[in-house]
Amino acid sequence: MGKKQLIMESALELFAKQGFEATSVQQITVHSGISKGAFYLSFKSKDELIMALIDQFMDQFVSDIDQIVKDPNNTGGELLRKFYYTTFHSFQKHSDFAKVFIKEQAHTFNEELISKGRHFDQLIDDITLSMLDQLYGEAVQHTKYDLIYCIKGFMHVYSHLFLFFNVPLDLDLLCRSLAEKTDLLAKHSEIPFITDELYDTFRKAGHEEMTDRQVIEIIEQKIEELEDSIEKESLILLKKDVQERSLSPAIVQGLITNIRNNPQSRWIAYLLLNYYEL
Amino acid sequence: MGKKQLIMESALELFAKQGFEATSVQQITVHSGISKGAFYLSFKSKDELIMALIDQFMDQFVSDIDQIVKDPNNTGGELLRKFYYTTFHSFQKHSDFAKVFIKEQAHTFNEELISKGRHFDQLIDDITLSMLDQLYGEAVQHTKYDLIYCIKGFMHVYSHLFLFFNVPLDLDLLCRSLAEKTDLLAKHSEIPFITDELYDTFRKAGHEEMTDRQVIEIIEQKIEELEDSIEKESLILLKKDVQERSLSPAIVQGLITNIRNNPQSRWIAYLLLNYYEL
DNA sequence: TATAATAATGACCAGGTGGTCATTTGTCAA
DNA sequence: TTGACAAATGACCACCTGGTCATTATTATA
Repeated sequence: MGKKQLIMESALELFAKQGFEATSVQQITVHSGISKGAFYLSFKSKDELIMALIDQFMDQFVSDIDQIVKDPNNTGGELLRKFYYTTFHSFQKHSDFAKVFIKEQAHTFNEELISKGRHFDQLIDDITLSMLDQLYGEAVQHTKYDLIYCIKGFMHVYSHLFLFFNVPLDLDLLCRSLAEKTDLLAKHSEIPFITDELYDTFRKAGHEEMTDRQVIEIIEQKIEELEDSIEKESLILLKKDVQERSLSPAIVQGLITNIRNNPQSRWIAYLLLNYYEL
Repeated sequence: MGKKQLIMESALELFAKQGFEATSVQQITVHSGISKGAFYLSFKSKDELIMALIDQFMDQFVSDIDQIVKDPNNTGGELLRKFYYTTFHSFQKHSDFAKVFIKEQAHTFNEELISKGRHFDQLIDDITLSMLDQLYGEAVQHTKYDLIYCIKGFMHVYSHLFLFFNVPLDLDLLCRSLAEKTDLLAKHSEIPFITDELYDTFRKAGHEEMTDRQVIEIIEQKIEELEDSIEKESLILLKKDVQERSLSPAIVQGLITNIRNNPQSRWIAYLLLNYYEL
């Protein structure tokens, strides 16, 4: 485990500096002080490495903002500010990762990576949506999707500031500023562009079907990674079901929920939900 | 000239599909139906090709929105809507290019490309600023830089929609929606984050000094490209001045202004302004 | 038609890539 | 000290890269 983490941290530095494609496995091994063979003992491929990086950090990030939104103590402007704060704080703390993620998400053509990017994007959308519901309820039903996009735009454009110029910034002020803007838009904007149908279209676009074989492979991989636990147990049962179709939908649903509880395996829960068309 | 254009169009398709780094010169030549040698007759390197692409489209784009903003017939919400419309229309029309630009701008580590990206970013900032001044004048002095960033955020996040999902969209509605949002923020947002000093810091960050030799090289290259004209004449004079320092600042300033008039050479005008620290 | 000039070719280069695997090194219990 | 097992190594592989250049084909000129 220690070695895997070492490689990940070492590689992340290089990726942030030079980009994923431009960084060779050779460079990573030299920078980590290990041999090429040792690298391939920890990761099956260079692609698997970047996937692991994205999983690790995004699971953490999603679970962080999820907590903020779910906490009933956070209300009104306070919640909005904390939401932004958590985001930017997270980006700042893991700036190497944020750089890599922003760059590679736009850039990659690896199918699985795109799918992962979309997955986390949707998780964040869901959390944002739930926040907007809490804050404004009915009042923003017709503009909520546009609000999500505006919030995403704010996050994107302001995070560039501290990711690509290293100037110390007053995060508190930034969050107050953005919370004000968000609130203004939520309360007064009247012309929606993204309707429910449009949003659905985007969500569904590009969900290629997966073969049973592919799903099983991915499950098997995850099973190996996991410690003995309810999640692992659930995965093993689901794998069996993919092969034999023996479980009732309710049981499948429940097993997937089990898996979703572990932040480390939310991604695969998402995959399975899609696979089972739930 | 025809061959150069052929290669550029052919390459653009591949870049949009696969990305710049992932597309080899080999692929480009096959796709264009020419030999490798022929490619290098038109472009000194693969890098020069992408620079040419960016120059071509961005010069066009900048000059388009510049015209909209400069046109005195466009006022109020009309101007705002046309501003957005021109942007999205341009992105839609040249979607291959837009994809490449968005991806590669974030991704590249080529010094000159970064510099170019920053240049066009600043041009667009300037135009946006001038629009905000026209529309709101004194009223937005303290929030204008934040407004620029919000506008950029809107453009970024909504352009993704039609660049990466090909769904037909109602551009008019989109522009009305964004114009409303922009207007709301301009009129009511009160908490600025980006102060003049901060904005200056960002602008100045990462302007590496250039050697005379580098400047001369770039000028010479541009001189070759240009037809006989005032701009070419001006460039030749400026090249001499970089070598001999014989002209007065006023003359230099004037010559650079001449060059700036030609959209095709705005980029080099910007370089020279930086070089002369004007 | 003969000659000069230009355009186009593609075999070739050195260098780098992700990935493999026979071999060596290190670490235990017996 | 021995032997068994796992961990780690790095030479090696086939392949691909951006870029060059002697050679050939095409065109324009006389």
